[in-house]
Amino acid sequence: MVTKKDGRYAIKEAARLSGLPESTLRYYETIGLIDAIGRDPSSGHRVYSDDDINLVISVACLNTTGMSIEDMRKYLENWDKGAAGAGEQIGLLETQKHRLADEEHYLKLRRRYVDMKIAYWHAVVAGKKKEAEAIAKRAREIAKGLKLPKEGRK
Amino acid sequence: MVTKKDGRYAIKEAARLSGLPESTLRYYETIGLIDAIGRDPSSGHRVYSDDDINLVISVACLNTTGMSIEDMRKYLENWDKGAAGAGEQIGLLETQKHRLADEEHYLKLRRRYVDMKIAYWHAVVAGKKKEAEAIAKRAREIAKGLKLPKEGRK
DNA sequence: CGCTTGACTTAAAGTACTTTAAGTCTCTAA
DNA sequence: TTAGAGACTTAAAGTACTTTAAGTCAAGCG
Repeated sequence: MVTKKDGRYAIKEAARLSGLPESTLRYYETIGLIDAIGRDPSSGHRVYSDDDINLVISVACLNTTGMSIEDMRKYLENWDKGAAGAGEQIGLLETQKHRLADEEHYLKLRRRYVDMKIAYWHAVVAGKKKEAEAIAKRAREIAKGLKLPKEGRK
Repeated sequence: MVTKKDGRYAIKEAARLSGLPESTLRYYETIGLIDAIGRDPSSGHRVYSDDDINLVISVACLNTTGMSIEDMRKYLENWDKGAAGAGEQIGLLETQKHRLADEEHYLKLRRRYVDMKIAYWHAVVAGKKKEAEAIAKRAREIAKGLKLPKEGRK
């Protein structure tokens, strides 16, 4: 890579840019999924370079696809060895894009379901038994499309 | 409840009807989130009644909303109390609703960010350096509002 | 009748984080 | 200049499952 902007980012920035919690960034480092990040000599705080940020974003993309840590490890190893180019990057991003779209869909359904449950309890409090039952029925209808929320990781 | 259909379902059926894996059904039972399920005397296998199935489906719904186990436990306790526990019930659900709304918001941003990244790599492949840089800048702009992706369960 | 197959059982270990507790460093305001 | 706030550090414990290993039971087949 020719990128040499040499940015200096705190872990907070790395978390914001990648979408991964700080705790996860530290965790991935301790298990060796990502290499040790450079430190500020006086404070001991991690200092992320532009290259580090790009790597972390890539890892975040893999993570959001539901890939297991061991698979991510292999993928990153092959990446270094094979020097996979932009094509693989794009494929990775396309996959993730679809996954995010799906997630958004289920999230909407979940929210509608929760709204329904709230309406149900309000009806119960108001003593409107019939209405409550009708709402419960509608809730069950929504729940049908509410399959698995988080895909199991291997 | 007046439901007395007295169906007899194996754990496999319960899993299929609720969408929860068998392992999770067993787990929820061992931690006491759901009461002990009756057993077939000779085989020792769990036998789910219609009421059990209804409960399990409700738990599965709560689970899909991302509610923590402790919150589910409270919710189910209030359930038994009926209208008396409705207030707490609604509070729990309102919290959940806001959590889902936030998640949806960040999901949208993340998708826009991924789209930008895809456009970036296409520009790189096409050798359009200037355009790529412009896109990268826009991506960074989006990333600013891109805080935490999946909120931790308590 | 013995043997395999399949569905189930439990206990324990593994996974992927997340949270908490306790401590360090730097900066600001009194 | 010292006291506190804020951002970070690590190690350890906690969470919510999932997987695995080892075993039980009931049916079907040669």
